[in-house]
Amino acid sequence: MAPVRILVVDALELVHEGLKARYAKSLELDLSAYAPTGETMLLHVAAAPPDLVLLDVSLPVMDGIDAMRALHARHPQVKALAHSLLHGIEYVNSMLLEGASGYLVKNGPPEELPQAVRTVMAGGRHLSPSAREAVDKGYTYTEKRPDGEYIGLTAREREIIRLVALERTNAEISAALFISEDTVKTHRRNLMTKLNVRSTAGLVRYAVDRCWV
Amino acid sequence: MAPVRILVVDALELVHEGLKARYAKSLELDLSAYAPTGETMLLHVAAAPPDLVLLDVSLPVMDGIDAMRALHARHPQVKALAHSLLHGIEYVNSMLLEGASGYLVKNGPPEELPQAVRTVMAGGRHLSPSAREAVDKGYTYTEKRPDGEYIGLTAREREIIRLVALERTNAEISAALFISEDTVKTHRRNLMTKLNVRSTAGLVRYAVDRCWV
DNA sequence: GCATCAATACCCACAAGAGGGGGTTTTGGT
DNA sequence: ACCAAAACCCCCTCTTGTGGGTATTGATGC
Repeated sequence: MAPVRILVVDALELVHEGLKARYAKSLELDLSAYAPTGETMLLHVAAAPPDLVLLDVSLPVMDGIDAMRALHARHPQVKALAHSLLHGIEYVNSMLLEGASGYLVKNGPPEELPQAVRTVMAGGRHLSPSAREAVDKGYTYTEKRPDGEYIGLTAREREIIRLVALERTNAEISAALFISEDTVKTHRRNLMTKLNVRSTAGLVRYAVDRCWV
Repeated sequence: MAPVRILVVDALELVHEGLKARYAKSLELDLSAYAPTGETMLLHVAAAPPDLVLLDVSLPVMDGIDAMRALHARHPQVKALAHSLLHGIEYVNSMLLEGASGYLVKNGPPEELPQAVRTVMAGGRHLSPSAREAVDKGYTYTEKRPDGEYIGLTAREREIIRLVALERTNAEISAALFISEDTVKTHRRNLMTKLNVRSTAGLVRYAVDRCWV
């Protein structure tokens, strides 16, 4: 068997170097490829498609979820495995719905990556224990979206949530974006419903986790 | 010259492995020691004091700022270098005031670590460019604490800010902690003043960044 | 070419929550 | 004895959250 060619996507190059060092002696994993952002990942895949993309969820600018969507849309044959320290259900669900074949939580035992890669390359799905637990537990506040369905945010909504996380009030946001305060409130309302959160705090956490601030 | 014995403290073991691999050929850095948390770092330092501790700011349970304070209190002779992807002024100032000899932003050029270590071991202070920039720019909202002085949070305040970041309302927090809603509001007020933020959003970001949620 | 839909933007009104001003009392530790 | 932390209180304003709605645009489908 030829080794599985894996493209590591992570904001920290140290993580890539750590993975290379850790699996240097492995005959089944080829971890030589690296991209620091979603954009460079897409360029890399277009130029030299790997067998599998190991994709961090928290990436600057274009985050892991966006990157996953773009990857799946343009290169559906390339497998992808989400890789993150976060194991909140929003992220696990989002990545799986965008086409990831699994969700590997960082800091698991070293044997987990090769196992997960084998499972995924064989057409299966791998979920780390804590990711599976999050999915099983479901959403915390289920009044609004008990289905837990994932809905992508629009560009405008992302602008809004970013400014909310930057401590701006509705009045300031409306001034900054040249829209009325009522419109800002509508966007916040839609965001809270989509993300299944109760308050500003939930919006801020989402934005911070997705590296939008 | 004997190599500088460095204890790497980072939630991700991959970062340690990456550093080891990156500087494997260096004769001046000995990166063999590792601790995943602040507590284990303190045990490690007590048992076998290194020359320098490379301390991440975002650590679970006891975060980097707490760990820095404890390290400096118990082992003032051990140098410490903060190491983080974050370069917000609150973190840079806090780490320096707790006794760090510098602030190294992750993902800088590979030459930066050896340089910083040399500077620090010679008694100097090293700040990565973006950390220096943050300090120079000062706080965003300076009305409240223009001095930018760092004030530690009390245990109770941390409980409060954690619950705020978990989307709890004042009423829910008061019920959870068996205190009155007015007390919760007082704590929030004190927190906002101490952390120099304007709203819940700022509190949530602080709590998320410090891994308190 | 027209229907349809999602995204964006806007509006009113009311309730709930958070923010800011001023305080006081109790408790535990040095 | 002192001090800081923690807890409590009132009052008032501002911001947010929630309940309803409507209008405009631009892209997609048929």
